[in-house]
Formats: sequence, structure tokens, C-alpha cells
Amino acid sequence: MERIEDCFGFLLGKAYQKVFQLEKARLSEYGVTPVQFVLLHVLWEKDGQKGVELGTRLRLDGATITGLLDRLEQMGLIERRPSPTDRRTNLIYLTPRGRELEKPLNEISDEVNREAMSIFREEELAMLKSMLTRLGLEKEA
Amino acid sequence: MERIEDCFGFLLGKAYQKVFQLEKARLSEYGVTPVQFVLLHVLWEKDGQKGVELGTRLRLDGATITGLLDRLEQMGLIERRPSPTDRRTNLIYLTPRGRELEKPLNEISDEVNREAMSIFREEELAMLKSMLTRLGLEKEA
DNA sequence: CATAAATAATTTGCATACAAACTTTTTGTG
DNA sequence: CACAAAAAGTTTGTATGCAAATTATTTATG
Repeated sequence: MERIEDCFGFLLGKAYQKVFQLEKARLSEYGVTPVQFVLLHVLWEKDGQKGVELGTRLRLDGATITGLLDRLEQMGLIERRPSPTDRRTNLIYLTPRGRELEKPLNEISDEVNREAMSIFREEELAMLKSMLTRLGLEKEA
Repeated sequence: MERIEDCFGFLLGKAYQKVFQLEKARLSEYGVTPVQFVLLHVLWEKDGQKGVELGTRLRLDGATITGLLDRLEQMGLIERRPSPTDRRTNLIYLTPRGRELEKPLNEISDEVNREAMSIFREEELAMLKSMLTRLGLEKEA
């Protein structure tokens, strides 16, 4: 690779960084980060999931999930409740405050997505989405 | 956004994560991380740059550059020398060991790029590269 | 059924990243 | 030239992420 700007790893990282920073700035009004948002998003779909389920869905390490939940719990947006059937596990529930954020945060996220992707045409976008999805799901070498 | 997997920020992050982890695993043989590699890459192009120049090129915060250089210096791959013309600045030089790594690390990086991108056709790849570049360079909203 | 293996969560340690504050030095302005 | 503004680097604090080790519990196996 002659120039670092030709390296796909670098390009992916910088594209991600750009979208992440934009979303971070917009979400900061609610004191929530982009990663915290995606975790909440999964909970808005379905409450009472196990930590390991959240990790699988978001493709995050268990240790990362623990830290994320610590902060969200600290902020009063979620709570851990012991599972009635498996004492190793706790089930993650939204607090009322956590539920309240669904609409405003989704609006911000949609807006950021729309803005960041507004530089592309429809066919381009569909292609990009397909390619990123394939790349992200690609099994290990 | 209905499903989090439709969110471009999420897709970009996961695609990046995949490529990053693959490269990290391959580079670990040399005790170097992907981010350290890109910094070295810029130095292989041209020695004796200022920290702030490296940050601009790599689009990294000054604090991040400081930490990166600390670790690379600790590892004996680079050294900071005071600038003869500006006492605020130090110029970053490769050590002999840092130079030695150019060929083997570039080989690994090229290989990772080739492997990770082998799932795409040529036209797809060109399109992806163009789109990621545009996205990464997009000015702030 | 006893025990090994697997699973869930956590803890610790390390490496990015950025924000904000601070120090030192250089530049620009009146 | 004096002094404000800008620039370079560092420090501190916070938030991801993963690896490796640990604990507690559950499942699978002989």
C-alpha cells in the first residue's frame, strides 16, 4: 500500500469516526453516547434481555457490555434484575426515564443518518449498506 | 430506524471492527497495533515530521498522538528530537528498528487488505473506496 | 450422581480517541 | 517593543473495546 489513504482499514475507520462524532455531538444534549444509544435501541425493541444477548446482538465483548450497563444504570436509564431461572444472569430492564428517551433519541439518530448519507444517491446507499453488512458479518479468516 | 442493523453508523463501526481485529491479530506477531502501524507508515514516507503534522495526516487528536508516540518511543521504534527552529516542537524520527519493520508490516497490511476485500468484485471495491473517502472527508455539519 | 465442561458476568490491564485545561513558545498587532 | 492570540505538546478524565483471569452457576458426561 503506497499511501495510507488507500488502505481500507484506514478509510473505514475515518468514515466511522466522522459519523460517530456527528452523532455524539447531537446526542450529547441528552447525555447519551452513540454506543449507549444502540444498546438502549435494542432494549426498546425488547426489555428484559440477558447481558450476553445484548452482547451477541451488538457484537460486543462481555466486558464491554458490563461497563456499558454500569454507566447506563448509574445514569438511571436501565436496571439489572436477577433472573428468576438462572442465578448467573441478570435481566436488563429500562427505567421510565430510559423509555422516555426512545422517541427523541431515535429522531436524532435518524436525522444524523439522513444528513451523513445525504451526499450519496439512492443506488449508492443501497450498495454501501449491502457491502458494509457483508463485511461486518464476514466470518473470521 | 427500525432495526439497529439498518443504521449506517452501526454498520460502519462493525465493518471497521472486523477489519481492525483481523489486522490486529496479524500484526501482533511484531507487537505493533494497527494504529501504530499507520503512524509508522507515515514516517516511512517521510522522517522528521512534527507531531501535529502526523495528527493532521492521520486525523487524530493531539492527545492521541502524544500517547501513541509515548508507546512507540517506549518500544524503541521512534524517537523525539527537539526541533532546531521551534522550541515548542519535537521532530519524530524512526530508529533503525522502526525502519526494519517497513517491509514485513507492509506485507501483512497488504495481505489483510486483500483478504478482507476479497469478498467484493473490482467495481464494487472502487465504489466502496470512493464512498468511504467522501464520507471520511465530509466537512462538519 | 459426581465431576468436568460450558456459560454469564465481572475485574483488571492495555490501547485507542476526544474534551478540556495548562505550559511553553512563537506570531501577529497596535 | 509589549501584549494578545495562536500554536505545539502534554496531562487528566471519560468512554469504548478486547484479552485474560476469576467467580458463580448450570449443563453435559461418564
